[in-house]
Amino acid sequence: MTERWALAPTEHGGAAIAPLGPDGRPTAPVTHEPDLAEAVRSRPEATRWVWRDTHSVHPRLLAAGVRVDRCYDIEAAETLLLAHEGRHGEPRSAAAALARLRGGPVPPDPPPRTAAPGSQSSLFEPRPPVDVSLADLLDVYADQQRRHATTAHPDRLRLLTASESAGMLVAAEMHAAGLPWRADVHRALLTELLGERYAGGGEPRRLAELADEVSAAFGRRVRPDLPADVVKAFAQAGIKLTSTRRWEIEGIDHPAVKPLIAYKKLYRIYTAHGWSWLQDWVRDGRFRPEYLPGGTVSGRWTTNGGGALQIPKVVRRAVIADPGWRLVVADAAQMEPRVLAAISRDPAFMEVAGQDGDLYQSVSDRAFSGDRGQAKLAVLGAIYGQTSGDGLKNLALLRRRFPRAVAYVDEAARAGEEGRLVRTWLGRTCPPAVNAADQEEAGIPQDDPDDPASGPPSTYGYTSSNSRARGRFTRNFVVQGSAADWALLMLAALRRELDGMAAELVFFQHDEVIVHCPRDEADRVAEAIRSASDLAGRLTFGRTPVRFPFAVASVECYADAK
DNA sequence: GCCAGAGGCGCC
DNA sequence: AAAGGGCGCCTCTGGC
Repeated sequence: MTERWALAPTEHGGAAIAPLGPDGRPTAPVTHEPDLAEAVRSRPEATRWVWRDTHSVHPRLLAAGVRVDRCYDIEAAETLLLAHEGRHGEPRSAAAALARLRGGPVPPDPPPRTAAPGSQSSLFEPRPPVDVSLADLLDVYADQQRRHATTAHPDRLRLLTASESAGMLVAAEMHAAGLPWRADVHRALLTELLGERYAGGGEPRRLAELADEVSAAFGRRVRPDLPADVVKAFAQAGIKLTSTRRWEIEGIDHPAVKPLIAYKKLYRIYTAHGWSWLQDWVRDGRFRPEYLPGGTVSGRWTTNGGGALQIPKVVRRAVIADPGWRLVVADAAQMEPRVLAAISRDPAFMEVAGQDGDLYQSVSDRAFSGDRGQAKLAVLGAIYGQTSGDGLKNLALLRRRFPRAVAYVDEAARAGEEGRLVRTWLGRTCPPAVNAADQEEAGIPQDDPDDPASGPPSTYGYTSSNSRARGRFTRNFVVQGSAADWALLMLAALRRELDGMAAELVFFQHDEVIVHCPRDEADRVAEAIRSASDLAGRLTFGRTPVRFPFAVASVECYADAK
């Protein structure tokens, strides 16, 4: 039985609390406790805590060693509800929600905090702690309950709100735990790849050598990190480029190409994950990024500083379990096509996605006479909105064999082009279209209406190219976002599965989790991941034959997981 | 000196 | 084979 309590921090580390009845209203007067963590610790019967925002409460509980089972994050809920109501840009703070409820002036949201590099403390800097009283907070909560109930699928949106709240708990816990990071291994790797640094500063040896090779190949001094310089050098060699992107340079027959590409790859590691990154972000053997659940419109998480979701594969060699411990690395195999099967309920596609094996191989056996590469391209093209090339031809094949799956994303694309909103399976809602006049005002250049390449004029007030771009966005949104719905439930389920074990969730990246655990817990953790996946599939999509298998590896080093 | 935007590339 | 979706973050540039 869920017993709900509401909590609001007060000055000097205290808290106002109240027990809630089944209707979400307090069943006893608000009481004041001198110690927030103790107030929670002494009420193990409370299985869900309702509070303004997880960020300003949970780190204090973690620091005091207090675990909460579940929470309801009012500001996360407000964000989801506003988007669902088509009011994506409105302020989402509890104070703003209260002002809308009472008809007062709505305060703008505070500017987003920027994480101090490597800080342990950014999570502990509370916003103005008590800008809304507990009684007022509970009025906002009651109103949110009402708004959930008025949606087309209240159960789904409630589930999403609960999961988003659970994600907030996980985010704070992963920040506190940190990803095991061996600075000594990272340094050795940097020296191996980039060479020694010179005492006077500047680029490390290997980068300087590659820059010299590029210059030698052109017969003049060229700075490989300056695109304009590279384009000019190629032009002088008789080769016209529109950019210096790798895919454009790769095919060119010129001696500068090889060292240039090598330079770009190493330069990236040097600037984004090199010595200064290490200095800024790794403390006491842990990398602690600040995770922002729902940081993107589709519901995927972002991180604030440290580039935690873009760790280059080669750098993962520095992610090493503590002695006697393991990293259980689990990757959801072909998550997005499986999600498309579940949300479209295409019978043939569900059958393919109902097996744990290689989905692309099954698709190709059915529609592409065994050419797995073509099948994968077609499926990804359908999800991403391929507009040209072989993908289109393959898309036609896919449509014949899996008509409902393709129709589902086509409809999402049409909705986007027509300026309508689309939603994920659980109800996360895309932002509204921005009309052409507003874009012009914001400095976004518009198509030339006289340009035949920009197509016929649209009837929706958007240039056709903008409209098509929004179609690609909404097409992808329903799949990527529903996959994020599922991943969020999986994460919440896994958090509960791990309760009582020494194992800790230490990383989450869209369709992949890492759990750090004692060696003899690794098998139980792998089993917990499978249970969490099954439960998430059932809870998110109801009865469905679609399976969401994980590739699970128990390793000492992250780089060995694949 | 600050800031926004562009170019580029890492991850999914 | 072509360059579709979502992000964060780095450098450099050019305007103020």
